[in-house]
Amino acid sequence: MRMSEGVEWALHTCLNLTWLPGDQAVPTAKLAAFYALPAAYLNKQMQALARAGIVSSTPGPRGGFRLARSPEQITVLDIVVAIEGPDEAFRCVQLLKQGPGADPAVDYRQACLISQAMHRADMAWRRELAAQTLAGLKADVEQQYPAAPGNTSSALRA
Amino acid sequence: MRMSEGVEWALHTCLNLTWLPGDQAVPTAKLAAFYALPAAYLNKQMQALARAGIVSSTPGPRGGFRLARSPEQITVLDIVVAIEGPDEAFRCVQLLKQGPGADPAVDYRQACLISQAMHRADMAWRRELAAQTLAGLKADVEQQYPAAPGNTSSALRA
DNA sequence: GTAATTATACTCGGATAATGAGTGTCCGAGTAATCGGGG
DNA sequence: CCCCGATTACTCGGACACTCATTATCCGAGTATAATTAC
Repeated sequence: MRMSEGVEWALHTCLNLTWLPGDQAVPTAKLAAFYALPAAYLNKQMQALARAGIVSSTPGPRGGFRLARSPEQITVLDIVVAIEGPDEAFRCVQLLKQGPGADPAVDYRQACLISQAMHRADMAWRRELAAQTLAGLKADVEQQYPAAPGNTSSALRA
Repeated sequence: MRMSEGVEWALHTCLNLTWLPGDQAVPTAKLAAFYALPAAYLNKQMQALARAGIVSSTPGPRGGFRLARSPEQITVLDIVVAIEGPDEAFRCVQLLKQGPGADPAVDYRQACLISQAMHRADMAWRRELAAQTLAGLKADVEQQYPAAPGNTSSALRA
């Protein structure tokens, strides 16, 4: 079980965008250059974020991406789901349907107690991710690394 | 991000083993037939469980697998880790090392606040899984599906 | 000088290959039960 | 009848192919800017 690397890229990139004026769009090329990432592939991730309504895209010169809503209204979970998709890590294939004494009418994704246990854990994971907003991360970084906002802002404007 | 199907197989199989006398070994062939699974591949998963010390294996006639310790001492997390490996889903590649103002001496898997957020979520997930033991699942199933233990036991003995 | 028009360069967006983990299969090493023979 | 030894059949264990999601890349559609021309 391994999470896509794109999640890390998206999280860092979105956080970087919080330090820019809201009306300024940044093209993929600059966002990628910031961490020496392959621009075309980061673009793919940004597309996913755009489809999820987390960022908005503008084509043409002076175009690029910007946050579609305020950092307070973007959770870490939002970004993870946008990249990884909405499905849980554990996908019950309903083994019990193949076992003895199975009822074909029952949806074992609901009834199976193992499924329920895995689902509970997944919910706990999501709850933790949903509790963190971009704004919260931004504030924490500003407190712990005061130089970061200035560095980021100037690098992305250049 | 998708969990290996082997986790589901391993969980169901271990749970089935709780309904057999502790001194009885069951060969992979029977464990696999119970859910119409490919025996050789289930065997691979059982090997992982054996390496993790969750089940013990016995070769030769009348051999097979049995639980290596009591169901009270086996958590769902133990089984998940045995199959999926100990690593977290989110693997920080330390993007910040490639960014401006990076300190080469810093381990950003520790320092990066995004890593920390993802790590907290992972810990919550693991905590939830560690709270469930095989004995607990066994008891819940016995209460909700009283016929299950008998069915399982007889099918695996046959 | 101003406004309309054309040309241009830059952006995203989706369609198309390459890679690696996960999936599935096979055969060999080792062991316990079984069968046969001898005491 | 009991004991010992060789045989046999059965088990796990790791080594070997295959599939598909993830990763990575490229080129085309569309747009705002900038230059050009006419008035």
